[in-house]
Amino acid sequence: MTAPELPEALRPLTPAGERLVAAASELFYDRGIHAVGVDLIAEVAETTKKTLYDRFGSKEGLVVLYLQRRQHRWREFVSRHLDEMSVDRRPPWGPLGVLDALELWMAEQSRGCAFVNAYAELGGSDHPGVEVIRSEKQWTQRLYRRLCEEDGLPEPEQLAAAVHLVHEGVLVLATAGAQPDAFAHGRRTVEQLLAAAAGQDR
Amino acid sequence: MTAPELPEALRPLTPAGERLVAAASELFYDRGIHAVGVDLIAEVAETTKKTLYDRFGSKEGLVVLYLQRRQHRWREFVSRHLDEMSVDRRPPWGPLGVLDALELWMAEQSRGCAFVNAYAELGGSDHPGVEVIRSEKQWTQRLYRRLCEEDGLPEPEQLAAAVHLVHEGVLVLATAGAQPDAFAHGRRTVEQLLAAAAGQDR
DNA sequence: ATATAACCATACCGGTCTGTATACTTGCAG
DNA sequence: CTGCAAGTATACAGACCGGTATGGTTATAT
Repeated sequence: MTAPELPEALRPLTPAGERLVAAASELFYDRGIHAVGVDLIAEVAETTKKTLYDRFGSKEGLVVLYLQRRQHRWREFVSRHLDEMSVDRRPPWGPLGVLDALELWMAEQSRGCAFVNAYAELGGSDHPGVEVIRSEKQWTQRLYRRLCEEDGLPEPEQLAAAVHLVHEGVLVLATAGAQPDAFAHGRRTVEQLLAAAAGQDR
Repeated sequence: MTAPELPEALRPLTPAGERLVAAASELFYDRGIHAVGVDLIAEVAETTKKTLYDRFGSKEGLVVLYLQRRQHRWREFVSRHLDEMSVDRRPPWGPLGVLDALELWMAEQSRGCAFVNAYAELGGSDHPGVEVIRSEKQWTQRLYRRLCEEDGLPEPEQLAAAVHLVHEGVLVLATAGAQPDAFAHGRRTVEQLLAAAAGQDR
């Protein structure tokens, strides 16, 4: 359901098109979607509104592409992080690797989860971006389930759901809650959940 | 820090003023802050923009009042719920009562956490509403800590942080993630965390 | 050679945004 | 009686919104 739509979103764009998505991505993430106008996007991208509408048809189309590309970047980031960790400094359980990746990912981004933020603005409408947001959360939860299964943990479905709840909570409290120790609390909590699950299996 | 600002926010307003905050609260929550204009607010409140600016000075002032009043409503709601539960059908631990209250609270509100949503729109600016958002998260965390202490659970600070992470995760995944079973997963997870903490103490 | 894609520059459209100005009505308290 | 707070109605200002129109330039590919 979610897979076939990403390749289309990742097709190479023209140079000006790439500058536009880059500018829009940064502006949307930092200031919000409704707060950023197409005139500003074109100006920051050093091109014109004409080119923006030639490439993307509407602001809505640009928003969808922003979300799709960000989703792809997150998937690549966490996948690469998990692969690199498989050699050295591997945490005792796979799901912890995702949480470590999340902390690294958020170190450069101070506005929290782009999908949660986008949902705050689009959730009450029928904007096509809502579907992308929903699929991002599904993907992350499936990733946790896969990692729980690979570690041979019991009830991987339930465990993945629990870990994912903590994951999202960390994002919220580290940003909107202004609690920088949310990552430490989250890791500790997930360690405890995983240890309890692994222990109960013995 | 957070306490002295609420009484000011709860001072009684003129009839037209009350209609304005009521209309603004519903519109801001359902559609987002930037997406709702002052003209619409005045129209829904069956008054005029003139009255809006006479009462609140600016849209920003109305936004702050919206957040402060919603914070107060949430505090009242959860406090009353905890009190009512103290007689019958009390869950095994206090923190679970907050989670139950959250589920009831969210049953009528489909747009998730108003403070997380507001932060998505205001977080990148110096809007005075950001302070209210931050204080709401602090209050909820302190509530969890108090309840953990009252139940005599070990390491109440750490435990409250963990439960609060799950709490916020539930809100996110039940709305942006479109996972209606997030409440069930969250309750299960919190039960597990509390049981583990209580058990380790023996 | 010529068609086409990509791009730039600029002006414009109708509508909406926050906020202000003007002028009038109502009810109440000194 | 008078002053004042509260409210209504309406018009306006200046900026910005998403989106379109016109016209010209450059590079490349057939």
